[in-house]
Amino acid sequence: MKDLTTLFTALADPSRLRILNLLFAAGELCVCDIERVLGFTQTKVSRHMRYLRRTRIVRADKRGRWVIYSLRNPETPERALVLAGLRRIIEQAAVARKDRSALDQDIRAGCCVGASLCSNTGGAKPAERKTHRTTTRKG
Amino acid sequence: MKDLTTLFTALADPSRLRILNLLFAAGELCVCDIERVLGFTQTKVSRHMRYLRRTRIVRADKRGRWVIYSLRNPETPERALVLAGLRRIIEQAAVARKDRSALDQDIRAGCCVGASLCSNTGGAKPAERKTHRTTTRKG
DNA sequence: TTGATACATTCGTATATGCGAATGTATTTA
DNA sequence: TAAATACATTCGCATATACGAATGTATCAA
Repeated sequence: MKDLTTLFTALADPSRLRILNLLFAAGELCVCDIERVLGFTQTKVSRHMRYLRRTRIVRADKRGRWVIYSLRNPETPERALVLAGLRRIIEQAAVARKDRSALDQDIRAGCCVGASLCSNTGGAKPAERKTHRTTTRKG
Repeated sequence: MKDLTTLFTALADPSRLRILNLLFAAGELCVCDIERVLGFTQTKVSRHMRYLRRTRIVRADKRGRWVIYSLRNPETPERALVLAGLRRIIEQAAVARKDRSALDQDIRAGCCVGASLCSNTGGAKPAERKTHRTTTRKG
């Protein structure tokens, strides 16, 4: 029961839903990718990722100086049902559509993690991520 | 998006989940049924029912001096997925099991709405609901 | 018409949650 | 070693939410 309310609390925030939308689309992303695409501060992204991690919706993998977040497989078929429904609902939301095209442009411009997912570019490959473009922080 | 966070906020509270669990089991219940079975105050039940009504998860029908709450059909297949997942998860929770047996006992004892659902009794029928046993209020 | 019942709403308060600002930690580059 | 980068955490504040107590509004019985 506690586990269930924790899950729904995690899904009851627009910022976290927008982050999940990006992860549904890209599979995996680092914090600074999410910062740029959504225009969030680093603190804000980090806090929400901790929440999603705690709920075991996402996994965090440290690679060098980046932390790559990706979706975890749902632990039960029931949770899979809920997340599948969520995914289909969120795909239709206007903000979510906009965020996905922003993500697409960011990937083509050569972002951190998304770059490896971008098909039509001869640009940055994973190995070259060390020459990483500067993020535009707010604070 | 706003609609989605409203839905998940509605599901992110243990009291509302326990109420939904009863409605999954009984189909329809009045406020005082829920009060008795869960040991909630009338104010608490009423407030949570408003939330669930606002989210269009439940419907309220006024019958005489009772208000009968029942589950609505989900508006979209996507929402149906989410609620189906929720239902299966909550069915497994320990508290939810206990609440359902308490509901069962209450139905056999002749509660308001549940009485009409109780098969093994010659007791109160819907038409006789006016002779309604006193609720044990807290306040 | 008076009182009881069933439910809704308002009010003040306690707690939870989200936020930016500031700071801390690990990693990489120069 | 010093500076920069990527991310996490802490802190104080603003807002949201849940709660009981009190009150309001129908409905029905006597």
